[in-house]
Amino acid sequence: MNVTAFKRRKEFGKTLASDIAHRMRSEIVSCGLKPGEVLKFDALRLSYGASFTTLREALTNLVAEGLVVAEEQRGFKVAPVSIADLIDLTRARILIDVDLIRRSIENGGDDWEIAVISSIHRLGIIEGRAVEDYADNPEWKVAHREFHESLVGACGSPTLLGIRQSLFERAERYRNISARLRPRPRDKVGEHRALMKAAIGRDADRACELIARHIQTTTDNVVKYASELFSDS
Amino acid sequence: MNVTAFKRRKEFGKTLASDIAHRMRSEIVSCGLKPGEVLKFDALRLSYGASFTTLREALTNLVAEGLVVAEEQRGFKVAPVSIADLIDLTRARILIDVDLIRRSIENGGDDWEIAVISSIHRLGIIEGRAVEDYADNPEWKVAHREFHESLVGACGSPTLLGIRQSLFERAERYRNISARLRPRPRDKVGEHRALMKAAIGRDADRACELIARHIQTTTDNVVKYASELFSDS
DNA sequence: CTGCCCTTGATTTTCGAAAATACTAGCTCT
DNA sequence: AGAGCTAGTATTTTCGAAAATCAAGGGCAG
Repeated sequence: MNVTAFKRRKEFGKTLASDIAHRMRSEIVSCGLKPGEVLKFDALRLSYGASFTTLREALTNLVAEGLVVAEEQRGFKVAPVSIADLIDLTRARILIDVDLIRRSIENGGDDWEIAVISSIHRLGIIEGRAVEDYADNPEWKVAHREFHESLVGACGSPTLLGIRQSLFERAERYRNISARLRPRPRDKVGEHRALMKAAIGRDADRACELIARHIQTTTDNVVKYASELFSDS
Repeated sequence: MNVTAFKRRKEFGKTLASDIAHRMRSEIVSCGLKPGEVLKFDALRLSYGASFTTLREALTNLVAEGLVVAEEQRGFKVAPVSIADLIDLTRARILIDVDLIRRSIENGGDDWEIAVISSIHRLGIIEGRAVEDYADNPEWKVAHREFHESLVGACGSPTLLGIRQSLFERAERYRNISARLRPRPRDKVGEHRALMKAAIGRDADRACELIARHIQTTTDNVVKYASELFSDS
């Protein structure tokens, strides 16, 4: 007889802790959990229905990703946002993305080209469906992330890919903050297409310049439209 | 009356978990815990005298640093070593260190110069005391780490500094592996001094070239003398 | 004899209570 | 009145047992 009838539902990952980490990550990135907010275990226990220990493990993982900060013996809080942090983050992301795209262009074979083309194609379909504010669409966010991941997918550096992913997620929170205030979304379609063309055309210098500007422009927009929300104004 | 009489001894950090993480980190880096070794909780409980939960938290932290790998539902093991990993790591370290040294040279003020000079001076004193195999000396390792940290200390990027520290630690394990096999330690005194001079003299291009070569040379030596120890030989 | 399923044992993961620590407020002494 | 101490409360951290999951060995059908 099957004993898994009462098994807890685990949507992402095999363990409850990784599932909760996933949910909290979404909440933090979408600012459902506000920057700087203190995370008390009793409250979290109610929200997520897990015990101290399990929550603690989930939080520890998020600390490693920079979405939560821990002060020993004084609990956890959602990582605050600030212009200084955004600028720091942006510079780190440009440094790493530029290097990884260059390496991908050097190493990438047929599979890589196919992945890049298919991911930008998917992005185009989603953008075509809802021309207005596609950037708020969660589906677009996934496709957007996957396009950028495909560009660096052939770099051959697991270490930097892991770091890149974590920085991308931290940046996503800033993108979400600015999306609420920005008058209308910037049109990124052209930028993405140019990036794809430079990558497939093996024009490394141009691709690097484009990705650097792409990341920097997004940050500049965030600063422009959301700076009053930040603690260091 | 003071109630701390029975307080557990915590050498590093305030919590037991961070203390244990610190001890395990040392053990892994020094290969007292061998690469690839599976870490069973029952065994760890005996070695470190802590409970499941506390050990789990310590391990989770080490996973984030890349010194331990976790397979969900299948436990933890010490991160394996391989030439591929070492090469990947080296390339990442060069990318980041080069950038951070350049920025430090741009931003660094008097305090930075003083920190660089004082840390290389301390390194020189230790090297002078035991001319032979100073690289095995734990005191030298600390001074060596602090010298390299001082070089990038004025970069102004907390994010990349944190990443840099974690990569440095991962690399230290490879340095330790090769130290046991290497006929005699390479003479790094001159390299460090040249680095210091280029940094203080604000010659960014030269400092970047020197640091890149410094890191690359160390890796080349590890590969040369220890490659047969690695799984991917 | 071979392959599949189920039981059994080992190991990890989760839980909530108990201990340790930090914070708050009220009191005393100067 | 103000500073420093003390007791009480809130919160985090740690523990070991209990539940869930995985891995291996034995029995049964084909």
